[in-house]
Amino acid sequence: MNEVARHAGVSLKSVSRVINREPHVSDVLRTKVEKAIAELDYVPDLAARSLAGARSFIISVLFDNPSPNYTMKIQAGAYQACVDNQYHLRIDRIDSARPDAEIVADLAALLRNGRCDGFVLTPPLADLPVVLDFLREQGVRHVRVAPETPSLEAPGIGMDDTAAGAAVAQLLWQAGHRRFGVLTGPPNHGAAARRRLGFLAALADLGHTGPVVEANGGFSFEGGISAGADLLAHTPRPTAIFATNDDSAAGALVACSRAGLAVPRDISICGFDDSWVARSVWPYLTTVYQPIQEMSYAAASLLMDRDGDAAPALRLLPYHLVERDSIAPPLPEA
Amino acid sequence: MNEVARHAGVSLKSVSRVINREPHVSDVLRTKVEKAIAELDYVPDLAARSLAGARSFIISVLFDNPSPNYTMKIQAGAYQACVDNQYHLRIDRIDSARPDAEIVADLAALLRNGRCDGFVLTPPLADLPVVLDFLREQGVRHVRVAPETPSLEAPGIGMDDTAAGAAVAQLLWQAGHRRFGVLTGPPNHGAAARRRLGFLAALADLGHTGPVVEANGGFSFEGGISAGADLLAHTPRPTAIFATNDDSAAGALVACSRAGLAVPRDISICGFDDSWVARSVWPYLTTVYQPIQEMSYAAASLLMDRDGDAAPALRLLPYHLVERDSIAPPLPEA
DNA sequence: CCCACCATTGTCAGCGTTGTCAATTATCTG
DNA sequence: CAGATAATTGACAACGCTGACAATGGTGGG
Repeated sequence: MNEVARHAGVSLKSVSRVINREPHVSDVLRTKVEKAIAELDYVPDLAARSLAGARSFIISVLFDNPSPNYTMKIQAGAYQACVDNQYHLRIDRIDSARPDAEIVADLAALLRNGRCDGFVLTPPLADLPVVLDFLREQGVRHVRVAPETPSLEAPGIGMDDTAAGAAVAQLLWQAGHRRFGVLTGPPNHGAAARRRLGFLAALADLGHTGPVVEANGGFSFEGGISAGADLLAHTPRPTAIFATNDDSAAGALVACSRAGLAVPRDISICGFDDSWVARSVWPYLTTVYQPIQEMSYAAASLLMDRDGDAAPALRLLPYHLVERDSIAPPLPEA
Repeated sequence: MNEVARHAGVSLKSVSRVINREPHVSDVLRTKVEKAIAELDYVPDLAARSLAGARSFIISVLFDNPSPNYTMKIQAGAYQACVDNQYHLRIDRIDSARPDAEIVADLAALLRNGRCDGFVLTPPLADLPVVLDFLREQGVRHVRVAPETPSLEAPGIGMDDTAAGAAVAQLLWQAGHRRFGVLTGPPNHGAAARRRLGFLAALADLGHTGPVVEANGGFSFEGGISAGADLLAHTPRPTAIFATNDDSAAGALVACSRAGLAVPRDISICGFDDSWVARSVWPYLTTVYQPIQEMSYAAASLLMDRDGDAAPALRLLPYHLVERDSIAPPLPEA
């Protein structure tokens, strides 16, 4: 930086101002400095910046998600945001299943151990009161990804699960289906509940009056197998099943295959997530694309936005249907 | 640190010495300082340490692996090692498919952008001469995970794919199988080749003389489906298939199901990796557990080991068979 | 008993930035 | 046009730690 200052014929502080895009810098000065920076191929030193200043240029993704796919997408999004903002990404793991006191202790350790400018909170961490309260008390910025409920404390980035559930209902309805089954998720999983509710409400709007059979697939492959079998046992059998995540949809596929039912000829299945498994099963699952990576990107960007103390709103990102091979019109009634 | 020094009645430097476990520190002094550190709950500042000293207390996992499962395991292992050593983990991505010049440019950018004490290199990055050469030139420490070939330059942590392939052969042989199929991997994937070779060699040792049919599953689900179908088309049909990774094994499962073959009754399938998909298909795949997380842990630990300039050897970690539901004795000949 | 030598501890000057505050100059206001 | 306010720039002291080197005290050989 010394060299840059000398090269440009300005003071150290001026270089610093240009680097940090501070106000009250004349265009002439900025241009001179930028030229010098470019010519000398100068890159500011992270450690020094962090030592001298208030920022650390590091943000952390705090995760505790059993699903590698989900976590990787989260990371990829946050990473891209960091690259775009000249930040660095740290990864930290907190076990959300442990007692509150331990979680707080872990969090405190993380905080002291290496400062970072903020946390991207992923589910289920994004909804743990302990975590939220602690971070707020400590004055650490944080953004919640796919939170269960909006909060007045921290901004959140999510998607409209209700509308997505409705979209699935419409897709199935338009394909001609009239008898439905739903594979629900874990009882405390808000997004799963919203997907189901949106699906059910849209069906009602569409004029559907018959019953909808439901079974708890627990968001897992095994759960999908057994709950899927339960669904198939109903008479009359549903012609379309909405699984509220891809794993349980894959399980349902197995249940169908065991029952001698061909998908999508005999029965249609729709997943949710557009995860890796959606393309690791046959037929490929029609599912809903969750903009996980985009959510994480947006969340991380919010963290790095210097004057981004906007209202802690919940921003919704667009989802879309991914139509693949697991949905077809129902067989005409025999 | 000032407070610690005052509290313990010693100099700043002495505290520093204790923290860094430098030699020439008397027990009395060490005890005093450690007591003060504990009482004051002192944690050294990362930025300052990195600014003043030569180390940054950050290591980076360099990855470019399409598989989220693999990458997550790598990260988990490296993360644990960092926690154990009071280090921090950074994640960096390099696209190995790009031209060499660009890769070097990216690497250089990473290096300048934020110093780190070393890289954990994952496949296929661990085998790219560009990467290896550049890192060596720059004098940056690095450890290779699951390298194709040992190197005299950098240490490596891997597993014995050949022996693992042989173990699969033994398992299948002992179950009574005598007609085999192999789903090979990408041509340039050394581990895939070693697994196949180990399998074939063990079969020969076991006294197997018949032909072994092979098809390239390309390590992918789709590849497994089509190559699996090729294998099934042979007469006489193999009674057991060794897929050199789980994804292609899952594909083979689909091929069998389409051919009306029940696994494991009509045909046995063995995967490799013990990845997520091994338990996202039915039946659950019998497969080989790769100690990915352990390899990554070991690699990261090597990086942080201050005086660990031991010989750049290739250390092999133990694998083991995971017997699940996709292997059974063959049907008696009709 | 003296001195070279080693183990131990301390002093001090940075490391490369940013924050604070002061100095200078341009722009307004009435 | 004077005084006031705002914009622009610079000087300099931290930030919290480690590296180089000096100082101290003890040990063993001659």
